[in-house]
Amino acid sequence: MHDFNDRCYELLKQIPKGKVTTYKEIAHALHTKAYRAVGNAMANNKYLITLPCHRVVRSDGHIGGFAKGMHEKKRLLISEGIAINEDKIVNFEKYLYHF
DNA sequence: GGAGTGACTTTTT
DNA sequence: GAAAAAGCCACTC
Repeated sequence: MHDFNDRCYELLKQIPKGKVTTYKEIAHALHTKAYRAVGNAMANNKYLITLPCHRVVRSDGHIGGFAKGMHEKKRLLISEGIAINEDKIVNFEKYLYHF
């Protein structure tokens, strides 16, 4: 099916390792303002490994949420070379990936 | 078809 | 600068 969620996933797969994007960016790339819906898509996503949903963060550089808990998400991001201070990404705009 | 929900964003206290 | 409120969109019941 080609519903909203799949579009999010398509974009998600485009994000290179070591980069991140925001819910807002994804929504914008889909020509919509469904920031919330994007979040729902991630929450529903069950291909936690296949889809790098951990590379999606909030627009202010905060980690956001994660199915397995934000600590896990934080750990994954760090393992990809992204610096994080507590729950905030360091040099956020530098890691940000633009579609 | 309408109310409830959430891994959000922005503005205002 | 942190916390609360309001606004918004797709999905489910």
